[in-house]
Parts: sequence; C-alpha cells; structure tokens
Amino acid sequence: MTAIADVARLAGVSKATASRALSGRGHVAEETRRRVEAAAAEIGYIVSPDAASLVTGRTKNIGVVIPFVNRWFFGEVLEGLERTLLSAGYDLTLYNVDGAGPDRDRVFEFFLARKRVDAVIAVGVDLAERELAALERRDKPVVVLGGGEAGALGPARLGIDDRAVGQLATEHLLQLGHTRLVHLAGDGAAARPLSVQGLRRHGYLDAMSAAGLAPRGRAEVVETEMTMPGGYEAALQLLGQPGRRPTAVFAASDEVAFGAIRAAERLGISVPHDLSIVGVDGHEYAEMFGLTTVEQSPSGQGRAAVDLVLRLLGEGAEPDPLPDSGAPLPTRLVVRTSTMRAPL
Amino acid sequence: MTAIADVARLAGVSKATASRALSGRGHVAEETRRRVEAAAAEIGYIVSPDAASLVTGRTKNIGVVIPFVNRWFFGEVLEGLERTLLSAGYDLTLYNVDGAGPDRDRVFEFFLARKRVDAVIAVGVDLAERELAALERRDKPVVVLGGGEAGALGPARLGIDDRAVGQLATEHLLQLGHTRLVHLAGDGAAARPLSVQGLRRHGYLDAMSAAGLAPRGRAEVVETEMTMPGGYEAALQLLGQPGRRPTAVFAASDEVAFGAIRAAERLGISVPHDLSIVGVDGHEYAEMFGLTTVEQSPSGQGRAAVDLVLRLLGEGAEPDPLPDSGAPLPTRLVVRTSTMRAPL
DNA sequence: ATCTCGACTGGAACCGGTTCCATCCATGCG
DNA sequence: CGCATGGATGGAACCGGTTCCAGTCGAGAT
Repeated sequence: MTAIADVARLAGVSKATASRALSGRGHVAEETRRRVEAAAAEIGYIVSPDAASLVTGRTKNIGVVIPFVNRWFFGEVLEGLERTLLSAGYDLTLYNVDGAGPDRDRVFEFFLARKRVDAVIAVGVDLAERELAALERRDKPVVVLGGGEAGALGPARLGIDDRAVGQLATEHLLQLGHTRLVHLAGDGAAARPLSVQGLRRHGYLDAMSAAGLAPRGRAEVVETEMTMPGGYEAALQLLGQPGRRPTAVFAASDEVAFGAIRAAERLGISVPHDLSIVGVDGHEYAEMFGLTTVEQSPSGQGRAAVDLVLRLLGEGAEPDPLPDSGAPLPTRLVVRTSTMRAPL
Repeated sequence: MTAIADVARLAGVSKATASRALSGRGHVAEETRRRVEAAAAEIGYIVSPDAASLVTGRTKNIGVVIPFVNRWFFGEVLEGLERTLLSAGYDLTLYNVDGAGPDRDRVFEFFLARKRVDAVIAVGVDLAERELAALERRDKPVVVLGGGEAGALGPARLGIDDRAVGQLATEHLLQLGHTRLVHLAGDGAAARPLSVQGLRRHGYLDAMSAAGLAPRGRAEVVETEMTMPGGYEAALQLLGQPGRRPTAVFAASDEVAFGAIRAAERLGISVPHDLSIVGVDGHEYAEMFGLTTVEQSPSGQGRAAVDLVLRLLGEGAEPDPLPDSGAPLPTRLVVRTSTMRAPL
C-alpha cells in the first residue's frame, strides 16, 4: 500500500520524478518537489528500504557483533554505536556472539553474509581468518573495536592502547612506593597475549620489570572472569591466605576492582590503608566506590567506530583519505581514594 | 553477483524451480532439488533478503525498543531476545530509546514505520497512544514487555506481576518481625502508578496497610534512580541521619539494594544484624552480595516475548489460538543472608 | 484405451523502488 | 538567428527474488 507510484499519480508526475524529488538526487523543479512532498505527506508515504536497497545495493544497516551486552564496557559501546548510527540514518542489527560454536558460524556464514548489512563492526571479538575472509569475499567493510593486534593487515582496527594502560596503572602503584603488587587479570590473559586482557597483563609486566621488580616472573598474576564476582572470588582467595599479602592490586577492569574492594572490606582489610586498588574503564560506579582507574570512553569509542565505518562506506563526502588511523583512542588516569602511598 | 538466476542456469532449471527448491515451497523432484542445492553451494549462493521480502512482505526482522542496555535487567532481556530470535532465523534491529524527544519520534515515525521490521518488541517503555497508532496503522504486531497496565487493550503485554512482587518482598520483611520499613523506590514511582516502579511501590503499600502499619501514609518511600549509585546515595541519606533508623529496606531493584548494602557498610551498619535488605531481580551479583531477592528471569522473559511475537506473526503452525496469555511470568523469593529477624 | 489427477516444471508478472536514456524546452552565446 | 547547453521530465529497464498460471507427463481409475 502507498507505493511511490501512488505518490506520483497524486502529484501528477512520473515515478521517476517522484523518486528524484523524494530522494533529492537529480534535478527537480522546486515547485514539482513541493507538490510531490505534499502528496507523499498526504498519503503517509514512506520509502520501502527493501526496494531501495535492492537496486542501490546499500541497506543503510550495520551489523554489530558483540560478545556481551551486560558488561559495562560493552553496553556503553553498544549505546554509543546505536545513537550515532541512528542519527546518521542507519539501522543497527545486533549479533550477540561469544565463544565459538554453531551459532557463531551461522552468524558469519549466513546472517552477515547476506546482503542485509553494509558493513560489520565487531566489538571485542577476535575474528577468525575464515570469518574475515567470508566478509571480505562479499566485500563488506569490517571495523574491529578493541583487542587484537593494532595496525595489522585486514580489517580496520580501533581501540585504546591496552598495554600502555596496564603500564600506566602499574606505574601509578609503583610511584606510590608499592613493591608487593598483584595483577588480577582477565581470563586467558596469558594464553592470548593479543587480547585486551593479555595486553594489559603485558603492560603490567613491563612496568614491573622496568622497576626492577620480579626479575624472574615472580610478579604475581591471577586470572579471573572480568566481572565483579570474578574479582570478589579471586581477591577473597588472594587476600584470605596467611602470609605476606600484597599492598596493591591492579585489576584488569573496574568491575573486577569493585569485587576486590568488596572482598577486602569483607576481610577487614582497609582500602586504601592496607591495600591500594586501581582498575581500568572509568565505570559509571567508579566514583561511588572511590576507585582510582584508567578511564576510557566506551561510548566515544562506539562513536569513533561508526565514523570510521561510514567513512569506509564513502559517506560524508570523503573529507580526507583516512586520517589519524592507527592512533589509539585516549585514556587517562583518574586518581580517587582507593590508592595511597604504600605503608612503610 | 551470484543471483538465483545463476544457480538456475548452472543447475539447468528455471528460476522458478530454483526458488522452489531452495525455499522448500511447492513441489520439486528430489533429484532436481539436489542438483539445485549443489549448484547453490558451488557458487556460494545466499538469498537476498531484500528481494525476498520485497515480494513476500516479510522481513524476518524484529525491531526492539529498549530504554537502557546497561542496566542488568534490560541487558539480560536483550540477550534473551537476541538468542531466541537468532535461532528462529530472525534478525534483531535495536532501537535504544529513552525518554521523549525528537530521536524517539524519529524512531517511531520513520525507522519503525518502514517495511523493515515485521513486528516490534518494546521492553520497559510506555508507548504513547500516538506511537501505538502509528504501528497499528502499518499493522505491525507489538509486544510490550514489562510495565504498563496488564490486560489492557491494544498491544500484547507480557511481564511479571510487579505489584505482587512488591507485596511479596514486603511481607517477607514483615514476617521477620520488622515494623520500621522503608521502600527505596524507583524514580517516578508515585507519579506513574502503572510503571514498574509504581506497581512495586503499590505492592509495598498494600502489604504495609494489610499489616496494620502506616495507616495514614506514614510508610516511608524514598525515590531514587534505579542504579547502584542511586541506592547508595539514597541509603546514605536515609541511614546517615540521627534518630530512629529503619530496621529493614525494600529496594526496588537489586542494583539499588547493592548500593544500599554498600552504604550501610560504609556507615558501620551491619547487614543483616542492624538492617535487613531485600531487592528484586535475581541479579547475577546477588549471590555475591548475599542478597535476599525476588527473582525473575529476564532472559526467559525475552524468550517468552519472542515466542509470543512469532505466534502473532503466524509462525509455528499456530498450535493454539493464544494460550496462557495474560498470566504473569513467574517470580520467586530467594532468601539469602541480607535479611534476618528484627532485633527485639 | 481414454480420462483424471496430481506431481513437476517453465514463462511471465510482480514487489517497489532507482537510474539510464531520450526528449522537450528555455537560455546563453557566437 | 542558429545552435550548443543544461535543467526538467517521462518511459523503460532493472535489482533479485516469489508466485500465479498454464502446460507436460506418467500413473491409476473406469
């Protein structure tokens, strides 16, 4: 119902002219345009995106692959993506994919391979060669946000410098005079050195050895799920044992740090007097917890990813070839009350 | 590239037959089907959803309108929706809309009005009359999950019985002998009695007056944002004042409860000895906090919403007209260590 | 042996737009 | 004044499928 032919008839013009008038492409007399627009408004006409994309080959729809929606970082990124895409007139189709498995294959080989999305933004997922190849074959631009090897060939990458983040957080603790540190790392930090958690761990180790600590890998690293309960359990374990406790903890994410703070309190260990804790993310709740953290802006990263993908799609009149590509997104240390000078 | 015509040519059949073979509609000889499928596989053919939906009128795509993605309940619902839709072969297009404003209008009047989604699932948003009408006019089924008036006309509704939840939580505290209760309600609980927070508040008030408490509205209700910092600030305020403190708090959500627990600890008030706290949601972190709560299953609700919407779209061979419609989704009280008998 | 029926297949219309191409016409210029 | 130029418009092809309709053919019924 209410196809463009109806609009054309009502306005007394041809389909071709109606299409030009409404889409703004090509030459249409000002008065004709007005007539067509009036006709369209009168019968409540809205273009069929299907029909349009069938011929233009563009869907104005971006596929987003994301492993979690319920972790703060990912949720923020998703919101940033959505808002930005929406205001650019794009739809966002969500694919919640984590780990491997048939579901994941189905997403890449069927859902994303169809002509329903113009491009793909992958947030915090390591794309397999095969998956990338499948997308490239249908030549869909891919933007990867977070994790992975920066500057590698293949898809456009975007993200903070996680290794620098690990260094920065660790150096903050070292400068406060701490020498007994522990890193609560994310699962798989050692096994996947190029993952977010792997890079943060690497930065931690760098800073430690630069400070002359832990020459033979004695710097402690404990891996745990990057959630609040993950941090809680790990810290309970770590701090509950008798013997020399660490005086400072670098948590791989703010959520882990929250859990650690709570565990410390539970054990009667005062933060920051007995234990300094630093996280990374700039979580919404960091202020409430008084958490010192390395802030990043996930929603800003979402925005940046959209800007990049739209540029790859040739939107926005191509202001420049491809600017500042490669430069990591900004982070900054925010000192609150969870860290202090080490006890003598 | 690689249209169905190519497949047909390669298999030596007509487009019509190729289409029938691949979609499984109509009669095709077994051997022909095999040939067509082999041809499709050989050239890596995948149907164009645009072309298909242009003629069938169905997009196999559902629009989801959700106000937050970064609150636990909503994130879980979203995951549930996504997983279920995916396995039914549907895409999920996300519209992150909260409050009012031009963005919201744009979503309803443009994005959702186009022929790009078959139906709409609205999670925790109050649809305006006008918005509903716009969708109905393009006859798109609408399923509303959470909030609003149950059993009302218009869109299909689905959700837990929030009033009963409020009652249940409150009765738990009353049964433990508490008489000085406070309800940490969500923003707008009093102003919008049919919202989730409004109904929970109502249930609380019901239980209180049934117990003979607060005959003249003396039952305390404090409104705050339904987040952890929201609960933290409100509880700090509430518990920090001198004078007779409440001995029990019913928090409108687990996140609020977590904030309240933390505030109490900060003030040196022991939970549960000095203060009992009960929440609602069954948050992933509830166990870690030892929080007594009224559990619901947001991801299960997402699943249920998808089932309902697919039934409205006439999928699944219509097993029954419309079963158990109207029955609220299940909840249950889970007692942990944040509540105990009132001090004498 | 003829008729009927139903499985199987191909031709062609159609979904709703966009865009190429040709035509028409009013101007600007030599 | 003739002609090139370019804006405005319409006709028609096309994007890639699905589906209606008609036709063929073999098997079972009469």
